[in-house]
Amino acid sequence: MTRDSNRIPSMVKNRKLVEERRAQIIRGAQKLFMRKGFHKTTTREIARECGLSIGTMYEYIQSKEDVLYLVCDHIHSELETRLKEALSVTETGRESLNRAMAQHFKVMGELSDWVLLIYQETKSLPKKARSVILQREKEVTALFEEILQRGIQDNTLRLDPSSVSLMAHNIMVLGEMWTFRRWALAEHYTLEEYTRQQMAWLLRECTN
Amino acid sequence: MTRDSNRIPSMVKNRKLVEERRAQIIRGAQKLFMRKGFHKTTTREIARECGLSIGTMYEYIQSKEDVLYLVCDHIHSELETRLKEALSVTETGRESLNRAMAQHFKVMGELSDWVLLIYQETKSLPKKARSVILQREKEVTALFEEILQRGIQDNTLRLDPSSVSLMAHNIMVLGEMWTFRRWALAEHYTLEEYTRQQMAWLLRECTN
Amino acid sequence: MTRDSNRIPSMVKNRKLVEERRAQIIRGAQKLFMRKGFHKTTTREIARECGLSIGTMYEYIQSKEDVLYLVCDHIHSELETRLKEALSVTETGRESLNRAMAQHFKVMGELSDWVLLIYQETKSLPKKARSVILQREKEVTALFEEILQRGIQDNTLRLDPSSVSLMAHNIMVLGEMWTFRRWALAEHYTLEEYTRQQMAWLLRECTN
Amino acid sequence: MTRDSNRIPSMVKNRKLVEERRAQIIRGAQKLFMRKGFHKTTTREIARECGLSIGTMYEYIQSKEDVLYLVCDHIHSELETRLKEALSVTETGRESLNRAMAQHFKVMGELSDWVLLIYQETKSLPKKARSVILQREKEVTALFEEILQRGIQDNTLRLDPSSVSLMAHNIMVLGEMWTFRRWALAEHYTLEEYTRQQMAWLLRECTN
DNA sequence: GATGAATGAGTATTCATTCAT
DNA sequence: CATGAATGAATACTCATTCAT
Repeated sequence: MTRDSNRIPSMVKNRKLVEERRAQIIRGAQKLFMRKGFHKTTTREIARECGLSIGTMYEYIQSKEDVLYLVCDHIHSELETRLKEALSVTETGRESLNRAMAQHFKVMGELSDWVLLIYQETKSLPKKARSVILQREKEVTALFEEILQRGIQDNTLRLDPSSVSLMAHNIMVLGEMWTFRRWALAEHYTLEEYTRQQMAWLLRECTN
Repeated sequence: MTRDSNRIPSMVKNRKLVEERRAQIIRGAQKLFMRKGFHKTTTREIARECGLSIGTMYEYIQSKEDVLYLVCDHIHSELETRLKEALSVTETGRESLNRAMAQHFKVMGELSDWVLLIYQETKSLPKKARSVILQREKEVTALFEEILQRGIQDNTLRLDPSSVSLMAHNIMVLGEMWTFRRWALAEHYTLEEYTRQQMAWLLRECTN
Repeated sequence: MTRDSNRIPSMVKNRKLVEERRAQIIRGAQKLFMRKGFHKTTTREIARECGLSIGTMYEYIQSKEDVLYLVCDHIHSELETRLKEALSVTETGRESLNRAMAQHFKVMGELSDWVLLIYQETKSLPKKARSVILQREKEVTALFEEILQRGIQDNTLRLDPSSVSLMAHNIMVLGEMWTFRRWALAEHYTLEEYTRQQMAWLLRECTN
Repeated sequence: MTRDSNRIPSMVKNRKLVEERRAQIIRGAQKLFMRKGFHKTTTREIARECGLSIGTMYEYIQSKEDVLYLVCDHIHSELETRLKEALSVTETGRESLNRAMAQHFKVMGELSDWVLLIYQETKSLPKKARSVILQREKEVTALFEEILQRGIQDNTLRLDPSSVSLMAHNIMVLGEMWTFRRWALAEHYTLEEYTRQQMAWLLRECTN
């Protein structure tokens, strides 16, 4: 599941075990990173939280930053999985867009702390790992680009081709925005009301 | 200038000196935080960069987090100042909105690294300080809310009152987005093209 | 061969197997110790190098220091074997000395890295093991003492009896010296030139 | 005194203080290295032994290996100083050699543990530092070369020019040998007896 | 006999902060 | 007011050894 899990070397050979233990590590670390942030979480805390000894944990990772990478990768996998659940090629572009956006906003509501973690800690990743994570964000954005293209093709959406990429980014950001502006938005809007208005706006623009 | 500078106690009594030294500290720290991030910058480095001894620096702050607060506060002051330069009550709401948005996008382009810093390090502030910084973000957002209200009143903008706050947030975020998505956006758009499209879209929505 | 191999307990009973596996361990460890030194070599590396699992390796030793002991012991065995090859009781003392010294210098040239290892790592052995290794050094030295004695008896060498032990040590050290001073000696002398001069000197002294 | 002390950067600016504290560090570390060896001595032990907090100690060094370098450098300085005390250009080469050798053997007796430390731990130094230390050994050896040359010139010593360097090394090693073979030599000889015999031998060789 | 996952005490090093001068 | 030496708790990571399978 965690797609790039295998990019990180492990001392332990047994693939199954590695998968399993890393899932433990991700679960524990994610919890702590969300509560205290990456830098204020110690490796020992992570080990304790996921029920491994510090030595055992290090059999499955090479550095603390690996843990952050695993967590970020896992979150992106989760986001991608959830979004893809709502995708279907049998629909019109417009219908697809509607469903995908709805799902995107729903997921942002449900996993808002996870997404916030991505926003706040991606910069703590080493260069290489960071660009992998950013690449994944691009891929998700590309899902919306494809939908928009399809809508243009099947004439259910009207949008200047030069705006396709931008609009895809806008959809992503206006969804993610709930995660990092909830502290202000929630004063005026529920997630549902927020979703309704933003989707209406986005859809209107894509209709013209 | 740094509005809340006086919230932070200093050992030194001479107000003028405090102001001056803190300006030094902010300048040096901001540079380093932008380059290496808050956690990877040491107090010694900050002191060296701003030409003070470590002991002297601590005469003007109480903790490393104070420095982060000063920097964030200063950035917000700068942003606010720049935005307010473009405001004038003699115009129509629509004209104001146009000018304010243009300025906002322009500033986001110019100070994108500063804004990125805010996005990435605000979470490292102690609770109290963070809420002060978030409050400032709210105040800037409120500037757009006021403009939108004025436009509704003078009939140059058409917008459902329940959407005013949301639209103000959208304006803010679509501007700031350039700072944290530049790595992807810049592949397709220049800042000018980006600004043109986003402003057109936002304006269209506020017109109906 | 490794004379004291049996001083070190093994979990495995099969003597043949123990002998065989320990030879593997010695070969791998010696290589690594020479390259990186005892302390910077890990047990895992040793196991990998000699093609055993870490668990299996520990069936044949009790501690990392045991490995060092085995290696040192093996080196001494090798040195002793080589030196004894050149000994023969049918010769005069003088002839024996000549041949033994020549062989000693030759071996020091060939196994200089081995001898250097002894010089550098003996001190890392536990007390007990160290004294065993030092004892072996004494025994080799004693070989030269015997030769010198024989030469005195058969009148082919002239040397004050009180100097016999010292001269034996001198022979040993002037040979080994090539291993730990090669970095300086090799600038001026080849091993052959070095051997020629040192042997000539030693022999002259033992003649009168 | 410790000639290359200034090759190692210190956080502390005050040269006097650096000199003083490093002397403390050297004293404490030397004691521990002699007793337990470099690898088995911890930085905390060194700090405790020399009466500094671990943090303070690290203000004066950059790494544990720096401490080893300081110690080795200091020992060599001491050896050089002592040896030079016995040198005088007003004497004949032969007289000089006599006095220098006597002093060398005397110092080897007095500082045998120090020299042993050099023999055993030099290899633990980082490449760069090691070659500096070896260079110092060369320089001391060169002192004997000069004396031998002088003796040849003033006709008080007879020695083939091609043997000068080798004989200098021999003098060095036959002195140092006491430090790493005392465990065997002391069974038969006192330092005085040892010195007498070795010097006699060396001198004889340099006479014809 | 063979394996390799698990363990956790142990290690070098850093760095925010203080305080005597 | 300025300085910078002193502090030591805190931290990421290692590695010899064990033991259940």
